[in-house]
Amino acid sequence: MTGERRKFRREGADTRRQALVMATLDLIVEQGVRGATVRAIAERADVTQGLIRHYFSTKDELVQEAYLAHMAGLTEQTFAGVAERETARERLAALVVASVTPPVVDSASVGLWAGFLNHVRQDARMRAVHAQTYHDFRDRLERLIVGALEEAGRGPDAGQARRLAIACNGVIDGLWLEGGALPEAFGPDELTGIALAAVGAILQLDLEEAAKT
Amino acid sequence: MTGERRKFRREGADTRRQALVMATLDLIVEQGVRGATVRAIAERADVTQGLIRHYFSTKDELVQEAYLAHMAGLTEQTFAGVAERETARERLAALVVASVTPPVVDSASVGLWAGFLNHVRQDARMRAVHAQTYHDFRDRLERLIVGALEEAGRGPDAGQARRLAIACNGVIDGLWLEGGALPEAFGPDELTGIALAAVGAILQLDLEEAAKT
DNA sequence: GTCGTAATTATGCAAGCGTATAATTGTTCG
DNA sequence: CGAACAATTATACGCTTGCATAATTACGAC
Repeated sequence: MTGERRKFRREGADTRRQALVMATLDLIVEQGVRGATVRAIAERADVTQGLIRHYFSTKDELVQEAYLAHMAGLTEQTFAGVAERETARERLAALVVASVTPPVVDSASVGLWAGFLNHVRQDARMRAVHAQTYHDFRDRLERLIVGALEEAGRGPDAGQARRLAIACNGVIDGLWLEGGALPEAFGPDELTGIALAAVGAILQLDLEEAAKT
Repeated sequence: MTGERRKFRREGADTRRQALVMATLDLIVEQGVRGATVRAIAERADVTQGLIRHYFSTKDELVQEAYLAHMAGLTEQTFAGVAERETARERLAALVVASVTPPVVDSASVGLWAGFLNHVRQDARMRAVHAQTYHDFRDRLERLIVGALEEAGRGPDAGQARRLAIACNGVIDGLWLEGGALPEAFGPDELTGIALAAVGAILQLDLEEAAKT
């Protein structure tokens, strides 16, 4: 008989690109950037390696798209459910809680982020994505902070608002990092309480009360 | 004539191992983990690649030692000069300032740390180093915090001390991370002021005053 | 001195990498 | 039903990688 050539189904470009991106992220999570080879990605996505070149002209392009997808997903997960809260203070508290709770706090997620950081430092386009993701998140956080402070009758000026947002963002990121990188070091819900207390102290707002809603 | 075999000098084991570790760190900084190949490391250390195998039975062993060296250096840099301060509050302020100032805050340093994180997630021994480094730093921070609070007439209980240390560590780490990963996003000394204010707010201590000493 | 030995170099290998290109095959449209 | 075309597979090339092993050489002991 003739050699059995592999059967396949044609898929739309979007479907395939997304599948390849997901396969890339999975592999980086499981085996680090090292393990995310073109061949392994193709196998995971159940296609042959040549197809990757058909959708991404280079591997770096695929990695870049994977990074974008991961960061967008992270921001989305963090802000999911925030807008539904009634008061600004409750929205802020909800954001803080979400930031230090699974699925946002997650070993794989932090590992993924760290794995990308070196690409970020070397590739200009990835650096742009990084900067935008960071500023995006911080701006949204700053708006929540300003809202909560105004609600409490004390609206900060622009400089204060910026500094408070940077500080709160620092706490959130730091705890996110530690919770993900060293999961067994903290009790369940411990980070939640600490994050609310710390951000609350910086802003002089009682967030622990607001989080109970 | 016969081929010119390379001249060399014999060095002690410690010297060579240290040189190889330094070369590894340099390369990871400059080109990411990807660029730190056995051949590149050897060239940087001005030896041939076979010598690496003579001192480290595997490349991972070298990487692990490099990680250890980097983390130890980071902690040392951060605490340098802290002990000299007079009061506990000044010591705490000095630590906070050092944590968000070069050379501790540094793009290369953060990149190095991130590059290692994936190894940490996969190698048990590196995970142990990571956990110990983290707890070591946090314990020292906690002692400074307790000292400063007692100095102010309010000694926290063990649970409070732990939570405060985690929170302050979070701010410090978060700002360290952001300062290193996105240097151009902050003005000079901006992080210093924010870090002092944030940690001060969490502990309800005036650290900005104490930092001026 | 010269001799032994550990440090160092030199060379090679098998595996894996990303990329290129040609051959096939599923799908769509008239 | 068949032709055209894009999606997909198959294969191969050149390079780099980490690791192994044998040949050399600097240096201290006696």
